[in-house]
Amino acid sequence: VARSDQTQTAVLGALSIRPMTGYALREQILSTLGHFWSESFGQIYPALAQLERQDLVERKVSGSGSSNFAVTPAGLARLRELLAEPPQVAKPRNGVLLRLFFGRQLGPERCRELVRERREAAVRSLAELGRARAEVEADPSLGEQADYILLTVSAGEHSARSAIAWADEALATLDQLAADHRPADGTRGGTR
Amino acid sequence: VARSDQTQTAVLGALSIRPMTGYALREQILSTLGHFWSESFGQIYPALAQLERQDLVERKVSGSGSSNFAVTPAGLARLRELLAEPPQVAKPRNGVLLRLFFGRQLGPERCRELVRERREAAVRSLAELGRARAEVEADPSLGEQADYILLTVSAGEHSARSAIAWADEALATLDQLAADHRPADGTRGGTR
DNA sequence: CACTGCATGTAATTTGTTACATGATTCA
DNA sequence: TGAATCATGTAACAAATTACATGCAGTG
Repeated sequence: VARSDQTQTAVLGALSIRPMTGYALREQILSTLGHFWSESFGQIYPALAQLERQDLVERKVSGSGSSNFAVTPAGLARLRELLAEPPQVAKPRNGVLLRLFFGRQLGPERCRELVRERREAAVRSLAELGRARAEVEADPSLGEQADYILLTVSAGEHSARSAIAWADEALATLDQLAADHRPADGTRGGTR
Repeated sequence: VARSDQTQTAVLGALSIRPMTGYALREQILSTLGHFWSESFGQIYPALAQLERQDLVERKVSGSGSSNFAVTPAGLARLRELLAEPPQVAKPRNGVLLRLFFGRQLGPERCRELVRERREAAVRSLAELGRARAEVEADPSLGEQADYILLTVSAGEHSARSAIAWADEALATLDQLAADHRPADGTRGGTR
């Protein structure tokens, strides 16, 4: 039964916090979980259908078309089982670092752009995380769960801050490299 | 021609640093590039074959079976083209944070384990990066490329250090949560 | 001569993404 | 009534992993 365990975990987990529609599930995964997890649209409904067949989630059709999905007791047990399994590490694929690694072929200016963009992304991410933190802290319905969620928010914040610090360092290094590359660029030397 | 651009980039890039066999390429990607990039074994040879058909790499068969792959001038041009394309961001999939997010279902003790393992992984990673840094700094054949490679090493170091800092913080929080969870665990209170 | 490591490849399967198709509800 | 958003799903395609199959070279 080791098929799409990871997707099942995410879906069951999200529904364990509160029942919702598949659409809301997707929004949730895009916003809150999105900082460290992603599911593509085309996976959520098949996963829900599969979970329903296994009686791990229940669907309550409300009025027209739309349905509300909730975890069953068996689903909760399954979730605990899945969470207890060792997390399989995602193979890293960092396009920015790949490009920087071969930066000599790309030139210092382009590299600076990449790093600057990375920095801006981290700043945006930090702002989003701040908003997420505030939301979680303000939601009394989460109860004890809030502490755990804030742990993951904090992980994102640490990571974003470290990305910013690295970017600043890298930009300084790249400035140096660019300067070495064209030592006689202006009419005069000096720092101005 | 937007097929497996990413893999092509990694393969061409690695070969641009120095020509090598497919096997060595794999080792390279596992060790040096491995900190932020991964290619599965089954992708490298097909990618090489494809690149050869496009005259982007050249194969020099040496003695028995094994061949040495080198980038052609056209390949170098292609590499520059690929590097100039905007990096496509990898969808994040952090199994540890996913589990922590639903930590209430898992319990504080299990969460502590996860975080401790994460911390240890980061410590190991930091050590590996230190070794990689020393290797790069000691290799005079890399020339200007070394500066760019060190930039990526530095990114890894920043990220590992931030992971350690986060883990320490998280462990403290989890201790607190565990204590709250069973307020009357021993025969007496106090810190022992 | 058996074992380990180097080396090259293929096939089957699983996963994941993207685009498409459809329809209800809400609001201007 | 038209547009935007909510909502559910499918099919085709692209990518990635894994396991398998093969053989040479050096070494104890």
